[in-house]
Amino acid sequence: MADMTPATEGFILHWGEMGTKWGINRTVAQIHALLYLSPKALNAEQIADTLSVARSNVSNSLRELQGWGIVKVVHVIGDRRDHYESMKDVWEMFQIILDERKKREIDPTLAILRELTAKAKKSGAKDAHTHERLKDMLNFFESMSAWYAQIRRLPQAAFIKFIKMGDRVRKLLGFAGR
Amino acid sequence: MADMTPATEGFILHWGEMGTKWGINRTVAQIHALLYLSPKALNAEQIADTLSVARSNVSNSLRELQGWGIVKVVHVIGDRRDHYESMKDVWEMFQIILDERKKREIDPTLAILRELTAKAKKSGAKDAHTHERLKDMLNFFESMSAWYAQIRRLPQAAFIKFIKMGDRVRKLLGFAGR
DNA sequence: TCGTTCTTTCTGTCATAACAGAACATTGCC
DNA sequence: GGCAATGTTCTGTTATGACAGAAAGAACGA
Repeated sequence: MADMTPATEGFILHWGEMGTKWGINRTVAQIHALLYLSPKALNAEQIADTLSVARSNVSNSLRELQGWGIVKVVHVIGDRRDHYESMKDVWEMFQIILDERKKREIDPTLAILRELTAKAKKSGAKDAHTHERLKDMLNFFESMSAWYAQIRRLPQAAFIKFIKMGDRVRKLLGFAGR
Repeated sequence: MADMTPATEGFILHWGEMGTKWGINRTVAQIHALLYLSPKALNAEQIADTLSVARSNVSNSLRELQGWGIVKVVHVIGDRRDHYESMKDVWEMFQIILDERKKREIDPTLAILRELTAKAKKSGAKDAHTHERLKDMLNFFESMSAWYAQIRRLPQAAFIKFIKMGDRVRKLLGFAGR
């Protein structure tokens, strides 16, 4: 890794590790980290050089990041090459990641849980316990999903304010839950 | 996979896939799914037979699940063998999983972000932009972490009620955020 | 249109982690 | 203590996905 301050390098390495623990390719996460920290858009070659990975690896990883919607191509006048930059707003970025993971993983899970719960119900006594368990699981996912849809619709400022309210959240909920 | 209804088998397979997407070993997730659905505690051999995996694989996976705190050993009278059962309360289960992932992954990230943010600040102008970005990221993680600590302290019933409030959440927040 | 630059896709290699089977260790009974 | 049953650890194999490098494909300028 050439040309990086210790802070930059440290973040890129840790972000890469974090990625692997959450099912995201290390290089993908590292590129994202690099672009997030970079004050200006970078081209693929710069990325490959900085992280010491193959050009092809960068190409595929960038496609992945674009698929997530957190990195986009920009153009620099007088330069044919594609340049890439990451979204900088952290709150928006994580909202997008959550949206995407919900769409890719939670929604299909919901669909399958509905299907299997119905199936277990139909098959009667021998699946009675299974049905019960699946129903609980389905109920959980549906509740969480609906809740997320609610807070997701809040304007970002309101959401941030809500998160940052701190202790008042509990009082509020103590009141509202009654 | 012997001796399973389609609903059971479907859930186990899907849960295994879900696991891999979230950085959890497929077999570990499958065993968890099996135990979650099972009306009674199972011994290691039953698990190995049902899922067609090696006994050693089951042993290691069970250790992992016990490490997460969502599976525990129980004993059946007149039977020397260890039997295993999963926690059945879905809400509690996910709370535990979130706690654990926070402890293992988010807290270390926070520590590193603090360290790197400080380092970037000290190194002055050449890291000014990096410092800015790291500070944003740190701020996000700290806010989320504090928020989680708040809702985490709620009694479970209140939490569930809150999640299930549905549309009222937004009105509440509209009011509270002002 | 040809050559240059840049990007993507394809193919084979490599690293990692999952896994099976065997060896080993422990437990409890006779 | 010895033996059967159970559980864990170790070792080598296998499967998977990450990756490099080469080849192919576009885009563009001359």
